[in-house]
Amino acid sequence: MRRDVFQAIADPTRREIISMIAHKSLNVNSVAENFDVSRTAIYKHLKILTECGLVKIKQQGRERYCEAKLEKLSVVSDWVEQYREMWNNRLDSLENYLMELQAKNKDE
Amino acid sequence: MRRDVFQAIADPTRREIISMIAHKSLNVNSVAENFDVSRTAIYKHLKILTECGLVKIKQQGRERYCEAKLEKLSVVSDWVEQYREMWNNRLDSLENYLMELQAKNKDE
DNA sequence: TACATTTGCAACCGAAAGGTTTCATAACAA
DNA sequence: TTGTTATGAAACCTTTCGGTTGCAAATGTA
Repeated sequence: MRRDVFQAIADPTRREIISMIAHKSLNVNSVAENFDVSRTAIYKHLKILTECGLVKIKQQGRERYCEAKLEKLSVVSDWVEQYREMWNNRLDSLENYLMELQAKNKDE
Repeated sequence: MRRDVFQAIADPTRREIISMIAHKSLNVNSVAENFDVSRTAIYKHLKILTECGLVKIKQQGRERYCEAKLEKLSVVSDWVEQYREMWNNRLDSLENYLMELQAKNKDE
């Protein structure tokens, strides 16, 4: 079982769950009510999110509140950002090239 | 077939392929040589990466060079960064809380 | 106590993922 | 022309994924 953050956010339903509980914790049923799949399906998604640390569950009576641990997304952020400079540089040099081309055309 | 960038980078082999060709384009066989799965398996990964735009293929004779289109990662970056403020704020308020606690202890 | 609510989890299912072997084809080299 | 190299792709297999129904257990309420 691969249970890392990259795999967890690959599923659109799980990304929606995260956005749903990002601002305000919700119990399992409340999360499930917002989708048209079964509660069990959502429960499984929550389990995957919990296993990689993106969600923490806090028991309150018979309810369990799901809280997003957004800082876990830094793993993804770090991985993507290592490439940002590269793609910016490439876009920059493309822009420069186009600017030079434009300048050249003006001279003619 | 879901073929978005999130799903594409969920697989560790595909992330490795990206890092491998980020600086320098490589042909299919050269990419495959760096892994201990079959060339066909790597070819399939490359197909998935191509289908979501993360890789562009350029034919040169009988070889096909794989080039990383890193700017496609901005979709992921945007999605993650929308939450950065939230998780920073929470860490900040935790830090403040701990600082206050420390200040209080000094007084005693 | 009796009943409703909230949840966990087992058992099952079809489709997709990730891998393999095998073969075909196109480009280059001798 | 003959052989080698680089690649695409079909056919197949096993495991994982995302979903279902059904049931048990714990908590709260009338």
